[in-house]
Amino acid sequence: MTNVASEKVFEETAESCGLIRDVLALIGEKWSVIVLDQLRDGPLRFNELRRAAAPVTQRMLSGSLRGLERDGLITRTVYPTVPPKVEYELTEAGRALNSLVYGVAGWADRYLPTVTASRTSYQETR
Amino acid sequence: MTNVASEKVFEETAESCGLIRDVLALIGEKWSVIVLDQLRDGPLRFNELRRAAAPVTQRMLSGSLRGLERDGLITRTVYPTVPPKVEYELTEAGRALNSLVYGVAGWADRYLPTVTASRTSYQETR
DNA sequence: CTGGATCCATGTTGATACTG
DNA sequence: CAGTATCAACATGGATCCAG
Repeated sequence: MTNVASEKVFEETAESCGLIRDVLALIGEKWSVIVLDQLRDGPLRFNELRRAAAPVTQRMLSGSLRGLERDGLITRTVYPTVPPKVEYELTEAGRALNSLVYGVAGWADRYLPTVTASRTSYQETR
Repeated sequence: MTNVASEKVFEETAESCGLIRDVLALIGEKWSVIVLDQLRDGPLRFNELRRAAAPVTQRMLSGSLRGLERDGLITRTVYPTVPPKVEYELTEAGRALNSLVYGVAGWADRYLPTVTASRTSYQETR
C-alpha cells in the first residue's frame, strides 16, 4: 500500500498504514483466527491446537503460530522435558485483537441475512 | 473451515462460521479495505477509486468491487450516459463493516510499538 | 511430541492488450 | 470511461517424509 492519496483510516502514522495491511493479511491467513480463538481460554500445546483447529495441517499450524509469535500476538514457551512440551498463549495484544475479531463475528451474525440474500440475487442476476 | 471442534466465536450458527471466513477473506483481499475506506465520504466513480487507491490495477479493483458488490457491501449504479458513468457507494452493511475495520486501525495504532518490537527481536533471535 | 524440509497442485496477482 | 481477456510470475495450501 503505497501512495494512497487522501488517507482517512490510515492517517494516523505512515507506519500503521503498512501495519494494518500486515495484520489483516495475518488474520486473513487461513488458520490464524481459529488459533487465536482456540487460545482464548488459556494456553494450549501444539497438538491440542492441532486437534482443536482440525483439519489444519502441521505445516500450516506451524506457519500460523510462527506468524502470530513473530507479531507478538502469542507467546511460545518450551518446556525442556522429554517428550518436549510447547505451550502457546495469547499476549495482551493478541487478546485485544481477538476481541476485534469477535466484532467481526458479531457483524457476520447481524448481517448474515443481508449478505446471503445479496449473494443469491447476484448469482441469479449475473 | 470445516470440522472445527469446539467452537466459541463461531458457535452462533453453522452458516456464520463459513461466512466469517469469507468476510475475512474478502477484507483480506489486497484492496477491499482501501476501497471501503475511500467510499466512506460518499460515492465514487471507478476511475476516482482507481486514483484514490493507487497503485491498484484495473483488474484488481474490478475484482474487489465485484466481490464487495456480491456481498452487499457496496452498490453499483450505472448512469447510461456517454461516456458511461458508474458510481459505487457503501451500503449499511458496508458502513458497519467499515467501522469494524477502524477498530483494527485503532488496534494497530495502539499496538504498533509492541508489534514492531516483537518483529525486531524475532528477527534477531532466529 | 514438535516441528522442519520438500514436492506438487492450485489460486492469486500483475502487466498488458483489447472492447463497448 | 469502465471494464474484460489472456498469460506469466508468484504465493499459498496440502501431503508426505524426516529429525531432535
